[in-house]
Amino acid sequence: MGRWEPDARGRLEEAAMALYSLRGYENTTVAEIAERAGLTERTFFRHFADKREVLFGAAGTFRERLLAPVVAAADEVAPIDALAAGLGAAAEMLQERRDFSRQRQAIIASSGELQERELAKLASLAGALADALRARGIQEPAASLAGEVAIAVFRAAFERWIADEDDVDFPQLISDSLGQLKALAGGATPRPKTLPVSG
Amino acid sequence: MGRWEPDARGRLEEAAMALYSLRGYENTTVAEIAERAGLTERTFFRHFADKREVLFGAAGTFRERLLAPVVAAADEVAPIDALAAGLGAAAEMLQERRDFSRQRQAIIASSGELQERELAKLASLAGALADALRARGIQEPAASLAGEVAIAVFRAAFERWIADEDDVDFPQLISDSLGQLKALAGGATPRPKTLPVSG
DNA sequence: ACGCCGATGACAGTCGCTGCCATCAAGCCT
DNA sequence: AGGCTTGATGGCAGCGACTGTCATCGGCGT
Repeated sequence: MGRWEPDARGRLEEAAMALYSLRGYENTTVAEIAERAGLTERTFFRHFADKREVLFGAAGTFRERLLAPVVAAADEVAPIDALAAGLGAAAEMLQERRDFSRQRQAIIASSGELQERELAKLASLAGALADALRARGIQEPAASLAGEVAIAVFRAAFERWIADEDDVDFPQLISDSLGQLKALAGGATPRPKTLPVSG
Repeated sequence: MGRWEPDARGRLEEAAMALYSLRGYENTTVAEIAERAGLTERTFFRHFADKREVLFGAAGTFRERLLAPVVAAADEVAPIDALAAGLGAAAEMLQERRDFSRQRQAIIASSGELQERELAKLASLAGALADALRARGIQEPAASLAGEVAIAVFRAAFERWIADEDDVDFPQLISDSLGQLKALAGGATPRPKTLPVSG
């Protein structure tokens, strides 16, 4: 595998997390990350497309956990319940690494570039959820809308989970957010094409 | 104002749109944009924070149009109807510049960097909507969730509007998307804490 | 022992982006 | 008219992210 020590990729991820936390993302150069990992800058870019991507190594596993329940759900299960199952599974996965998730989120929150990348990753997940729903017979644009709404539900629950002092149950927060979604969408009046909004 | 010709900012925006369309975003350098606008690279970065931002000059106006109806809505109006009014106003604004919107969206769709920036802009709008809802008494995390759901509704309608051959009514598409949202969230069963997803 | 191959190092180069200072144009004051 | 101030611009040097290219090293099979 590697020329000397094994798991070059993992060492780069660890070095990046440590340096981003210590000096901040923008004050850390790729060369410094590589040096800390015992590698060169050029090798960093062979393992990660750019300076941001090193924080998203677990995105693949997360995606699988999120999608599996949606794909596996029986046909009779309502779309929102299939999505809820996926969100719950994803939440359980993160709950096993709460400290890691918090540190990672603190880093991302400190940099606009990283927030943009995270939004892109979440949008990609929304698209994958939409694909899974289409496979279940849901048409566009309902499938895409549902995928994005599911991600919005996840984000709302995730923020509470990260912010909460106590070790609250993440899947339960997902369930709460879903309840709020239903309150929002369900308690409304039929919509005229143009609403009287002022005067 | 300017040293020679007026509206340096506008000239840079036009030059960027033209070059991004002609050779693609990644094959266009900032120096080329500046040269086409009769300016220098250094001046480009005085008007725009980075190479992406030059495509988002109208974001401020769009934000105002989106937010105004939400802020101005009477207290009795349900949150989702206030959001619907804002989305409708924003849609009307874009409908007046359909060709421009299409060209701009084609550019954004061609570059991952630009898609990330657009997602960040949309997320910022979702946050602003959440702020407006909080001013109306909606608590967190319902306000943030509602803001993001509203943006998801907008995106679903926007994609249809851009893709459609005919000149369909954008505000009507917004209304359709809202209907799909209600179908998604309203037609669900109560949620058990753990769902049977497999086996 | 030899050769193959994937991973790494080394180097040069482009481009996005910033700091610093000089320069120019226009308005204002005397 | 002449000089001063102010805001926008040009020019230049430099850093850091990222890429292409080639040499090199280590492990592996034969």
